[in-house]
Amino acid sequence: MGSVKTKRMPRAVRERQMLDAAVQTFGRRGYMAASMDEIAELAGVSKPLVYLYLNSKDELFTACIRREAAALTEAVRAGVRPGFSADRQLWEGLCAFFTHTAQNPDGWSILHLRARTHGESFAAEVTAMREDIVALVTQLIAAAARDGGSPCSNDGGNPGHRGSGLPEREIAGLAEALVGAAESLAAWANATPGVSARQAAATLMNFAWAGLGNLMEGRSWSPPEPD
Amino acid sequence: MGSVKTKRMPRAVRERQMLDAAVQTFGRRGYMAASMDEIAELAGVSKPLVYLYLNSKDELFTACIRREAAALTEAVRAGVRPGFSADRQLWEGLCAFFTHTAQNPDGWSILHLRARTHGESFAAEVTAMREDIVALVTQLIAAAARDGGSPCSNDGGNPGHRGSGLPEREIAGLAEALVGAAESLAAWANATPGVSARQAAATLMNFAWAGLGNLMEGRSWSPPEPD
Amino acid sequence: MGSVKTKRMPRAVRERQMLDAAVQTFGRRGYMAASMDEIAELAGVSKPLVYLYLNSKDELFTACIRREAAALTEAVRAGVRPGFSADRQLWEGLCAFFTHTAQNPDGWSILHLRARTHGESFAAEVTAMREDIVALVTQLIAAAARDGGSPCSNDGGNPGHRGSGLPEREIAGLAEALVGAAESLAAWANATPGVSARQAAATLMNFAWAGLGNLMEGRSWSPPEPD
Amino acid sequence: MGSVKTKRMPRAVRERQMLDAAVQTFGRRGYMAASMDEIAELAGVSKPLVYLYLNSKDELFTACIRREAAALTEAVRAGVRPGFSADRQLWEGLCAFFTHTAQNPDGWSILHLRARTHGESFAAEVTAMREDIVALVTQLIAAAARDGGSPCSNDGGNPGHRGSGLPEREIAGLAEALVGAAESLAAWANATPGVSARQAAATLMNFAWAGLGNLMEGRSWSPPEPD
DNA sequence: TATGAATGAGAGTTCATTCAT
DNA sequence: GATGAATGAACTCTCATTCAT
Repeated sequence: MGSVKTKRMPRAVRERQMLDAAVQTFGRRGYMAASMDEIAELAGVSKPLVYLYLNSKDELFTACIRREAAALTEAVRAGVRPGFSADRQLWEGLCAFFTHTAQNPDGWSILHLRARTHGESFAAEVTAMREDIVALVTQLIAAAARDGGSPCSNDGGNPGHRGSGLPEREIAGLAEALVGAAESLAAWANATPGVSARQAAATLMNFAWAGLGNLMEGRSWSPPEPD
Repeated sequence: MGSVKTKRMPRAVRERQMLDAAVQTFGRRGYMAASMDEIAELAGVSKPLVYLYLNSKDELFTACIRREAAALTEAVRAGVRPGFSADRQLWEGLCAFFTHTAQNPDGWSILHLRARTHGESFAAEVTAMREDIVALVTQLIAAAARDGGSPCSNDGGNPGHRGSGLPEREIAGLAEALVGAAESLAAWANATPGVSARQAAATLMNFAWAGLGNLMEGRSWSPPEPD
Repeated sequence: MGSVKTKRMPRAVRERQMLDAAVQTFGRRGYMAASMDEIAELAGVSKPLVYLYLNSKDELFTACIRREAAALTEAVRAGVRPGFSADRQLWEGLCAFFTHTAQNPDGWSILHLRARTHGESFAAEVTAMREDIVALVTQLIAAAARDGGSPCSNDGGNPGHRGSGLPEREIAGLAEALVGAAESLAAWANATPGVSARQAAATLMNFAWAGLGNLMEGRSWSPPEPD
Repeated sequence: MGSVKTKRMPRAVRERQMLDAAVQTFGRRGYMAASMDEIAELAGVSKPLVYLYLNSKDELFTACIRREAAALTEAVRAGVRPGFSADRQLWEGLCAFFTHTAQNPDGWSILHLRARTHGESFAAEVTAMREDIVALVTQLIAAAARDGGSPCSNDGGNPGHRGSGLPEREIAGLAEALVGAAESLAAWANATPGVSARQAAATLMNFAWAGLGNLMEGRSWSPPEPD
């Protein structure tokens, strides 16, 4: 005698549906332009249920950020497996990164675009994740410097500079720059049809590894004297 | 004590005030979160006057984009003065760029963040400006390649490669990458206290000029064979 | 004391309340002067609910027009029951018409005044209804002409003219004129206290049926020669 | 040294321009939808000047009504010249009426549509004018009844009923109906291309004079007994 | 567990109207 | 005599959020 239409589902499943819908909507429209109505409809549930499970638009957005941040971090970490050379690890990490962002454009949009442009607390969530990844990259660069192998895997290395290393501050700057460049490239690769994750990664390795090599060898460009 | 409510000003002045207020508000809050009320109040006028002069939120936003795009382009062009070597011109242009974005963070936020995430027509305005700048950079790189001098201005040059040049397509790609990197760095420099425009410019010159040199010499990083 | 604020009603009921309120408000004030606030308040609900159910002022107005047009058409059709003589049917139809417009002055105001003076699409709704009714009247007049009986039901008829009939075009013109006259009379009857629906109908029958008789007999007034 | 553009004009001329613009705008858009901005622009003056001369939207509208009412009354009176037979006078009056409304559609729209649907005070202005005209028509009908000539100018008359007259109440009702019919017809004639004023007048004379004749001869349609 | 019914608050926009010159 | 500059108030419409069941 009960309604046939009602579908009771375990909480975890419902919550996942809602988050999926929310990620898609926030990712495509942005925080403000996304409406709870649209999210609820896309999730196939009523609005009060969304509030029952996720409390408010703010918390829903935060939950999206956390889930997507965790997924991305996890994907990158899974790529960077110890036991290989530093440049190989970086390469694999980049591939994982570009693959994941290409497969989850909405999630990446939330992390890269939407969360950073809407309130300190949201930005802080992303910043935390970013720092995790920067730390990972920093380790890799430092390892490469320690290993002494020239980071350019195919030119025979430059033994004379082994171990001389770079000051920690430089390494941090480089890691920062590399991550920033990767973020930029991901947006570009997602928007440009026909650019694969491996191509994006190769482009970046070329650009970065070359500059890195030069710097480790002590060569640098210096500005002209101001007039 | 405090500001007296100034009244009855010529239209041009009021319009400027409104644009100033709008740039600040849009830049900090984003298009959707910025309210016409807030803009009007910040400009010190009533809302109807904003509509009388600027017609709608859309048109007001567009006016902001145009004004800021023109100002930025102008600043960069003023920096890149012919008569110097290509690398010097690039350096000056980057300094002008980082200086301008540091001094106009709200305007830069509109161009880099807000306009690109809100509707095709807004993004198109920015894309037009960006293409102007990419073209400028492309010219500089091509000039450097023609000059035959190694782009690293302080290592004596590499006469063997003079004129061999890079294919046009490569140059365009490099320009694109360089501009993208500059955009990324500007956001970072603005957000990180203690990073001057010159430092940001130097970082980028080092990174890019070195990579450029490697590429011109035919050296590149190549990925490992997949397992 | 006074009405308790009734709450939580099924959608159909609320929607009816809103339409009632809207018909009254639009009918008395006109489309532009009626405010959604006023309608919502009269309906005893909040504005958002009106929008939730009826989408926009335009659609709400259209819904009013449709409901009132259907009600009026239905009332007239119910009056004109086949099986009686044509003049009797016309008489009953007119009575029904005047009765209905007298009992629903706001609805009639919408159909006769407001919808026709506000935008083609609204006017088209009313025109459609009007054409229905004109067609009905045309049938009745044609039937009367076919019956051959003089339309004056109490003067013994005029056998000599049986079947000679009127050209179709004339009949259509007469129907148009009769409906137009009825519309005018309805407004007048509503505005003049002490004029019953039956009186209005009788006045019109006298006026129209006599003219119709004259025309069928070929008598007509002709203008003097211009000076 | 003064500005060439300023055109000083005598008050009467300016006021006329404003009224012309107002009549056109009110007539086409209706009271609410007409904006003072549009009127001022159409009149070629600034808004404050409109307020200086005509005080408010309400007063401006009233001024329009009065001017157009006076013009219409004047036109009809000029048509109805004593010395002719009653039906001829009525005919000329109708011609004048239809001609004037056709030549001043905006003014007629104000009188017939707009003023009557916006507030008692506006409607009262029109009612006053209408009563003037109804009185005029009443006189003509009464005169026709007194003259004893059958109102049907071309069928030889019906001497038997001369002077028997109609009760005053009947005459008033007829005049009312005739004026109402004329109003309806005017709107229809204006909206239908190819219908001249004379045609509209002839249509109405035919319709009305015939019914009037029948009534004067004591023939009338009577309703069936209610069930 | 799940939802139909309902709203307070605020968004963008327009308009009649008035100063100050 | 004439106007550029300016606004209070009201309008249509949307949205995050909550009851009552």
